[in-house]
Amino acid sequence: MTEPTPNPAQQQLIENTDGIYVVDAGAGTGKTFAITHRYAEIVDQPAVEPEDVLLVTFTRSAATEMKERIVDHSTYSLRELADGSIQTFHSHCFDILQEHGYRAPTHLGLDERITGSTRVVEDELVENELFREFIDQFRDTHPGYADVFRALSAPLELLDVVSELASKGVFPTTEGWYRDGETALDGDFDAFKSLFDDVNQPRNDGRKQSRLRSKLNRYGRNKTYLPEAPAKAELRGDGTKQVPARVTELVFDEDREGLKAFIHDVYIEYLDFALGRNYLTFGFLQLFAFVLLCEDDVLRERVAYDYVMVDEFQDTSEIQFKLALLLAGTDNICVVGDWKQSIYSFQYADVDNIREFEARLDRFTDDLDEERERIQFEVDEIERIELTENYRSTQTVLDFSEEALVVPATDRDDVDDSVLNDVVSLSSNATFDNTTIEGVHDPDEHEAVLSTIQDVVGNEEYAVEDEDGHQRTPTYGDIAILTRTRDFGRELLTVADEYDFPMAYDGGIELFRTDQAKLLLAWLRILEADADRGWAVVLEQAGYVLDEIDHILNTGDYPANIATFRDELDERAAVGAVARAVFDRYGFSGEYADVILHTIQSVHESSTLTRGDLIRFIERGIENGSTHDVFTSAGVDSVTVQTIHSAKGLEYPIVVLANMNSGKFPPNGGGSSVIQYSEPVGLRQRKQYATVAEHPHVYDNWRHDVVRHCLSRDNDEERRLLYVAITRAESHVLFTGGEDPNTFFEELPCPTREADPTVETVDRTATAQTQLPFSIVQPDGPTGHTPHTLMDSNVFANDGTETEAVEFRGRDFGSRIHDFAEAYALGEDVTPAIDDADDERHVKAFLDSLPGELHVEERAVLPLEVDDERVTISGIVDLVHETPTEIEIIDFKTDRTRRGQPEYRKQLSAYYHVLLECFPDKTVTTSLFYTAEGEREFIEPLSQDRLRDLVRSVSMREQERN
DNA sequence: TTAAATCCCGCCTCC
DNA sequence: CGGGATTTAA
Repeated sequence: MTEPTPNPAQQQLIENTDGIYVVDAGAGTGKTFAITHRYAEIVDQPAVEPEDVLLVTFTRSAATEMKERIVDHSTYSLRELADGSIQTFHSHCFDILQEHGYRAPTHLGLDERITGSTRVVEDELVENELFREFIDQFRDTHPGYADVFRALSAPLELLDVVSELASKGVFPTTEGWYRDGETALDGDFDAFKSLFDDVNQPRNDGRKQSRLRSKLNRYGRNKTYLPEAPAKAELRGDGTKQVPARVTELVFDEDREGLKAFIHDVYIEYLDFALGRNYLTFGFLQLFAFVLLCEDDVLRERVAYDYVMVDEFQDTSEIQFKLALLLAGTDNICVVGDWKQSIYSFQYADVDNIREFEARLDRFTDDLDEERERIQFEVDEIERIELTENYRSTQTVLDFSEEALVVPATDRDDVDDSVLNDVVSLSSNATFDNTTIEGVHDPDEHEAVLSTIQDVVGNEEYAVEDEDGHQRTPTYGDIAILTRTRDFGRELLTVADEYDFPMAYDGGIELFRTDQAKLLLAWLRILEADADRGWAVVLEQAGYVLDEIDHILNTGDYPANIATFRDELDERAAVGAVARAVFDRYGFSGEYADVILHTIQSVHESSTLTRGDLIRFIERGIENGSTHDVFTSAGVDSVTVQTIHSAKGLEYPIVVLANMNSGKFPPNGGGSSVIQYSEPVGLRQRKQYATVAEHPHVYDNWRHDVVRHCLSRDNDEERRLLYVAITRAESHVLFTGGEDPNTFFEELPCPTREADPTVETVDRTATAQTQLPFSIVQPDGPTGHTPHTLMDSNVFANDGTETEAVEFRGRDFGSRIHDFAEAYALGEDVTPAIDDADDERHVKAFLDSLPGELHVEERAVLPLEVDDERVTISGIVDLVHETPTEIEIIDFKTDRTRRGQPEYRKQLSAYYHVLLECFPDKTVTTSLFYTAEGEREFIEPLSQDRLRDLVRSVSMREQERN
């Protein structure tokens, strides 16, 4: 986006820095732009420094982006902001605890301390593992709770309860509950009654029974209650269309002391366990920071900020709202968000934080001021600002997105149209509006998606606008496929592979179901128990056929080289070292292996992990299909596949919303915690047995079987999800539906059509050179480049003036700093204003320090012979620096915190070998230059053999997919 | 014809 | 475990 001047609404937000503001910033309204300018405006006041201003973002990457953008607008440099307070709630809490948290646990009566070595467990799998360990030990040391445990089918769900309570600000102390925590657990009868009455209204003018009564038809099905439980007939009443009113009290009044005591003990002892093990979870970071700020008035006043801004406020939880208040030293509070994009309730986000901001602010302030005044300012004057000008989408897309908020999710869904009253309509500033919105269906939805894309790419009817405002036909890179589930995305990727479609998946993979993990598991089993099923996998991998494997297993006569490797492994004590050795042997060095190693390493650090533990850990990982984030790159011009959740905040010219299928969007039900906490009702216990007939346990919580029908969730969040997906689109929105498209697909007010049934394989040889940063392209492709032909075609001597070099840049590739470096290296005029920014200064100083010639934005293709097959690795680097004796490959990165070092290394290595061949008389080196730090890091290139291994492991992955 | 009961099917999103 | 489809009851 070019940097425009703020529009009036943005200007209002930027200029009004004092007082309480709630900003309704709809999708694409230049929210980041406005916030960063506002931040700059605040810190550019003489009396204000960055450390006086707290800017909370929701993700780390958002924080990084904010910082980068702020540098553009203010006199501060990235380094000066680095210590400032632009970060997530979690990292901010972490910082507070690091500095002042030593005694924080004592406020809950705990003796443990938070120290500089206390770690944060981020990996969910690791956290689960630790909790499991805790709960096993808890069970042993509390025989009194044996009955409760007997009824708990999945103890891990206790962790959910603890996390949810922590997110709502309900904490235990060694003596009882922190502050008024117990009130929340007991619930609010009046609130419950109103929910109960709502679902208990007779329908059709009294001719039809209430929803609740209807639901209770299932009461007791496949269950056996304790004798004192009421009979079904008693609950449902007779001769009336309603459940009798007295049932309200009947179900609410329950002696929950035992259950509360149980949860309390689990909760407080888990806190103690975590501290004892020297770790904190995300939730506990906030818990202890909150307690600390609540208890220590002097500290609170010291760490409080003059200005507080919270971005993505619709994603905040109750405790985060309160933390923001505690961290505000004045009433200069600004929250920015869009309730229509609140889709993280499963992460305890509470949409009412923004929708009912005023009421909640009052309530939370009163709450925090209960014992003594903690919030030292008035909260009665609240200003609302609405950003209504949209810089992303066409008006047609914007109008359509509102429809999503009221579209029925099921046939009988009675949608509350009144939400539209709360929608601040947006107006587009797009010059063109040739928007197409349509549904495409085909029995095979994967193919429907591919054929739709095929239809769109290069098609004038789906023209998109380029940066200069010109219309052009779309390319693959313009398209994002947004899905609700990761599974669908990965299935799609497999099908795309068959047609050689350029498609990149961005999200989680089932890490432990990969070949890498399976082989590691096999070796661990061999080491641990000489297990046949371990050997079978290893032997099969080594190329032995079934008969041979049988024979070897029977005789125990293992091939010498494998047996030797076994002995070598056996000598390694640490499981991490075993894993590394296994991956080295098989040449597994890709993203998957890296992430596996990293995960193992983090479990290892957090507990004393034996081989047996690791085996069980991987087995559980395989069972649960637990996922870890990876990014599979497929070149610059490729379609992106993402879940809607992960696409939030992004934008694409064309959005294909897939998998609106089988009548199941949304899917059924909500979570099914064994023990459920909910605001008005309090803590409830549910114990369920799938097959009571086989296991004649007694199900004693009949109350919950009534109550849960009063807590049914509506489909609003599903509609908001749809809204988020649509508003990602700049120009066109397409829906695909499979065999049995759901209600959303059918009810959305747009035309639908049949998909073109033929999908053609894509010829990607034409784009082979645009692979980034590392991948396999057509073997022996027609490009036929050798390093020498590249030399001949003058690629290395490219002075950057050829248009080819410029048009090659992808949408996100040319960041400010690259542009700067390029312009400077080419001796162009560089505007003086930019001299103030650290990054530019660093780059400039660096470039000045280099003697010899600079070549900007180079690319190369390295052909490799791998197993008699010729493959090509291609890479692009930002800069090549050449002197008579040396040639250096340099790539710019902003800082070291970014992920992807292994990828950079591959990319640089591919290039390294090309140059090595081209310039036999020169020394070739590879380095990364961190612009924010002004430092150059030399990178050891991978050997050609290592690259070959990489190619092999990637080929294996490809085969695995097919 | 309408309401109530029962049968049938598939099970997410992630800091 | 809920929603839609189907069957049964009135």
